[in-house]
Amino acid sequence: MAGCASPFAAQVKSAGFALSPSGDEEEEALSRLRSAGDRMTTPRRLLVRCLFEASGHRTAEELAAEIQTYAPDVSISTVYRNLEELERLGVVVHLHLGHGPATYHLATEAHGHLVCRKCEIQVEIADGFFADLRRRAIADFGFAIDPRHFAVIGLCATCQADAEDLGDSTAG
Amino acid sequence: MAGCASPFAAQVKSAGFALSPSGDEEEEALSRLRSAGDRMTTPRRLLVRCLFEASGHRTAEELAAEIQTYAPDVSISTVYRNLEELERLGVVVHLHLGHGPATYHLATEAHGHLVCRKCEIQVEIADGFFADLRRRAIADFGFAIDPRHFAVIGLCATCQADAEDLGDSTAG
DNA sequence: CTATTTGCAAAATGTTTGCAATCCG
DNA sequence: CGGATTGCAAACATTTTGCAAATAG
Repeated sequence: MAGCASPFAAQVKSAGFALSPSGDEEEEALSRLRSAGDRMTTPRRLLVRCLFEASGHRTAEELAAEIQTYAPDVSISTVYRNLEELERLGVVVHLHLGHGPATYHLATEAHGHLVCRKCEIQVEIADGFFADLRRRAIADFGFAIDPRHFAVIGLCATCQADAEDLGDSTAG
Repeated sequence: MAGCASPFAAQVKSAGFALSPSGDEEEEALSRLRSAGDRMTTPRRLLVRCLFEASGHRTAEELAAEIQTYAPDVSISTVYRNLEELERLGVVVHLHLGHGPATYHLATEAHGHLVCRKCEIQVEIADGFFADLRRRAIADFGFAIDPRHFAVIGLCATCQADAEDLGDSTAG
């Protein structure tokens, strides 16, 4: 639930809210907000900072918790609203890893996932895994798939073995 | 929202609740319930009947509405509880077609789906579409995928064309 | 008879919205 | 200053749960 906390906590505390962006990509994200006519607010800046500070997928709630380390009053609805805006601008995307809440990450980090329906372990997979599916979807239906938006559910090797131990009549 | 309504409404009205099962598969589903020690109640019978009467995916709410045509007091929580039990017994499976509610259908009718993220049109796809993905998931990770549990999101041909008309910078 | 199942209402979960107060530019 | 943005609380949508009353076997 923490994650990007310590590294830039110090910066915030020592310099008010002069959060120094760490890279070009982060600067570009801020530019995109400005170009879209969006104002540069504290919750907005902190959210962008959190997204770039630690990569990986985090839920809106997790992001809110990180942000609240620095600005305790930032509400989850503001986080949702800003994630929506960043998604509209192409900076972030959201991903459904299973039955729980959506997770958010930088659009540049998008990739596919396998998730075990039993133990919920996640495996990141390369886009090449979907090459055949993509080709067929276009060829047969003109469909341009985005196989990274929903994870592909399944059973990992360990849980398959467990299921066999019990007899697999309930394997569905 | 209706669907399996008229055909067996007549049967129900003319013969109390002597809903005559229409096929072997339906009989087998009822047997499975009995074998599992489950009691044969009216909501249970009606749900099974509805599931077999019309194929296709329906949400719990839609199924409840159909059932309530005959037994108005059946509550949605009973429908959820019985769907859960039928899923445990391998009779039905649930499927997520996008951001809305889950849909339920007979396990024997499971297949993959493409869903357009914009117009939400759905395309049913053959299991062969996933052959390559399945093979790679097993080979590289020992993962047995179930690509029919979550639809694959994308953009249909029409919506791709629309996006190009507008310039596709917001295509994410 | 009694354990299972039900209906209802309430809780839980995840996300969105209405609105007055606040803040950016 | 004036409109964009926020925080809060309440609404929303879907699914789950607690519990007393009903019912199958």
